[in-house]
Amino acid sequence: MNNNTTDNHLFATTATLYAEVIIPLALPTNYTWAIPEHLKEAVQPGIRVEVQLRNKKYAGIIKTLHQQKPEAFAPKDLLNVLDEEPLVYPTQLQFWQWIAQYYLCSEGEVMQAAVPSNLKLSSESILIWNEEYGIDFSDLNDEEYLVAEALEVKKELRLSEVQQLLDASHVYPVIKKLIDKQVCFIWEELKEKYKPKTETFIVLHPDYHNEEKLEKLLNEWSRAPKQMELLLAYLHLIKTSGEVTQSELLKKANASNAQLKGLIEKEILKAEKRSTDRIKSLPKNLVIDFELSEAQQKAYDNIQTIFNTKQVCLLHGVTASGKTQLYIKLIEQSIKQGKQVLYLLPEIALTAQIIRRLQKHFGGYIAIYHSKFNPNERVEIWNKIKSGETKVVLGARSSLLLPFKELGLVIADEEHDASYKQQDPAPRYHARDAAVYYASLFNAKVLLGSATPSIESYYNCLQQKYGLVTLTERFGNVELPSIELVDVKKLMPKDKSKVAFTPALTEAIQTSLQQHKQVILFQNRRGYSPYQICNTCGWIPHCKNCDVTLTYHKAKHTLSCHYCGTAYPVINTCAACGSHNFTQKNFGTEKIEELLSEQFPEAHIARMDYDTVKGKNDHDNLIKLFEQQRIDVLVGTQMVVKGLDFEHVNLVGIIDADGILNFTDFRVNERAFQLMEQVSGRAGRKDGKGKVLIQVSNTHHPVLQFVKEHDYQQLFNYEIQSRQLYQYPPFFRLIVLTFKHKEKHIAEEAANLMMHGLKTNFANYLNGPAQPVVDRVRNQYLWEIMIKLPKDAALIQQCKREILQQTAIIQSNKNYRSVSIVPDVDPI
DNA sequence: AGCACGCCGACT
DNA sequence: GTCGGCGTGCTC
Repeated sequence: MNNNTTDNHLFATTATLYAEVIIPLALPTNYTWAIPEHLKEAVQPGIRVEVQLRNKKYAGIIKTLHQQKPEAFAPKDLLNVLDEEPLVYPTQLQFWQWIAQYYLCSEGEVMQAAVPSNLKLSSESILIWNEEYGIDFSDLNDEEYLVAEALEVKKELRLSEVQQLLDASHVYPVIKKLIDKQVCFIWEELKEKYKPKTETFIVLHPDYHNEEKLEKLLNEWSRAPKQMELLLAYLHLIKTSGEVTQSELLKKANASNAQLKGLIEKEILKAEKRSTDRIKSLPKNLVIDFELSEAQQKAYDNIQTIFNTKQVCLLHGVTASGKTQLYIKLIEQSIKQGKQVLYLLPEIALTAQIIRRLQKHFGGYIAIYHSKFNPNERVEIWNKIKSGETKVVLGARSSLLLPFKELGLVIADEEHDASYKQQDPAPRYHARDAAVYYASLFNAKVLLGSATPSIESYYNCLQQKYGLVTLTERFGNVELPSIELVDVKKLMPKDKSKVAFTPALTEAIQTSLQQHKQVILFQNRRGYSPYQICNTCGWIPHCKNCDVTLTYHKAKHTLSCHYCGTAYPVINTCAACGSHNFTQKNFGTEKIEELLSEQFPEAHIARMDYDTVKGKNDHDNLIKLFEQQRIDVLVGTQMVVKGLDFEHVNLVGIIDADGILNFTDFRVNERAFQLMEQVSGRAGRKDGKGKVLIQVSNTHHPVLQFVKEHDYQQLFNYEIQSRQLYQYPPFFRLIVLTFKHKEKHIAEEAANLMMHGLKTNFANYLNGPAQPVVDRVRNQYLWEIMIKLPKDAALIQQCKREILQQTAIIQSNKNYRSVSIVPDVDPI
């Protein structure tokens, strides 16, 4: 007997049992279905059930069971119970509810994001031939006749098949007529999409398990020499590897299917279908073959102490201080306690290095999860985590939504990274922040790690909300790189155009190359030149959609818009004055690469940006080449920053720091510091003789001083003052509401309505509407309202409630129904 | 979301 | 007169 019987006997009265079910749709609330008598025993929260909504069937998840008969509507019976065991634990359901209320979305949207699509299932309509109709097609029109005829032959048709048959998308009216005329029925079928992968294994027929008999067979072999060859190859393979799959055998023996078929028909070999894992599992090893340094050990002990009293700890360790080794020790400890660990990384595609490192230590205990996995693979990881078999998950933000059974520790590495925040479809959650809540449900600990913590996290430490552990030394007492500012203003020619390579940088590169060291050059713009300008009249080509200057890409010989991605043919004639005389202004990575190869023709140069690492493995391959020192100089955008560990880099050049210091939002200083500190951190990781050259025209920008001194503390103090002044986070939490509509005034009016609606109680917290932003790609106007959330939890609830109420009011007005109102809580 | 219903303009 | 556009309402 399973133990939910005991739970259910509470309901073992005559009253009807109801289930609140989460449907993976953006519905305003969860809906309720009645549970028919014969399914009462089989239901419990977390189980998938088949329900009908309108005329479609969905696999929803039971959130709660209760006996309150809904008054406002008559619940339908649920149709089926799809699982024997819950798909998620109550913990996940509670987490979903929290995400939905915190980030202002529906639980259905959270489910949509959490559950692999293969477990979500929605119905497919199937037409079924009505046998009683007969074959009198006289009162059918051409299209109906076509479908009826096909139905008569095949008895069943899928909607997609009807679509093909009619070569049209408007099949619904035709189908409706056919149903009316009783030619067919419609049947909604819920389909399980996940299929275990099966593989054919080749085994020896039981008759020949006897050695003597086998020998006899081989000795007396007469015909079919090819088959004998294959048999011998098989016998060899089975000895060396224990089990042999069909594809493996045919490949290794270089044999044909016919040969194998012959052996199977003679009942010498046997084919067996077995289901296997798509994810190749490694042996479950736990190999910790290193010792922590003194500083690391101290940090480790501090973390442990902090975890006794606090749930969250921030590990602020300078670049190359060996944070990963601390993580590994902590993971080991959790595994030994039988607890699961979630290791979050901002972008999984960029982390092959860490994956390799962790696999070396944890082998089969570890699984990787991110959005690039295909649906079937996701289901397998999902199940292994739910069962508790997988102990460590290395993943991007979406892995936070996996059904952990006994989570003991969450590590959020590079916690400052903005890609932890989900931007577009709802739920717009921040994985680092949500992890703190999720972990609390398990009474698990959270370790945030960064060389450049976010202002919010550091502030939480100062408020004693989080514990703080600092590693100020690089591993092995290696020195931090020395940082030099190069004033490009002095070197600017008369036309004020910038110089890509100052003599100082050229010289430094030269020196590095002579020492057989490697160089990273950072330029935050891709392409060849960010804009071109007409020499006669000053006209600059812009994107038709986005008002953004067009970047020239030399390799592709196009002008491209970096905002919407549109590519234009190269413009040689000025649209304003007809002149053919253009100047390419500024420089992107492509031009840096070109200039570099002119200056250092003998050096091996590579470029890493969005254009060069589009493919799945391009990024990893490039990193491997650089690791192996087959590349001397790597030119790149942001991408070169992400937690890469190269031993032989002793020079980092930031080509144009002005661009970094001139972002417009309130996080300028934080971002600039993070970026420069992280890029610089790539230099001199092993022997400490790292040098960083920052080319900049405003050498007096305070952030540059902080970077120069590697002084996070100063950056924090500087930043926190202005944040307090302007009442920005962390002093206030923000909600940004975006109003989108194709007509400018409609979006504006809707935004104003919201402002007025909120004014009564939250006037102090409003900021907006801002100037509209035109999204010409989607042909929409966007208006933003910024709401500063109160501190008090009850007031926050009230504010969110009012936002939702106002949203409903605005959208119930027919003028504004088509305005989409997008709430973003704690935007980054 | 997704789909039906219904009200208005362009057609055989 | 009908077909089909999309604005509006509703789903347990």
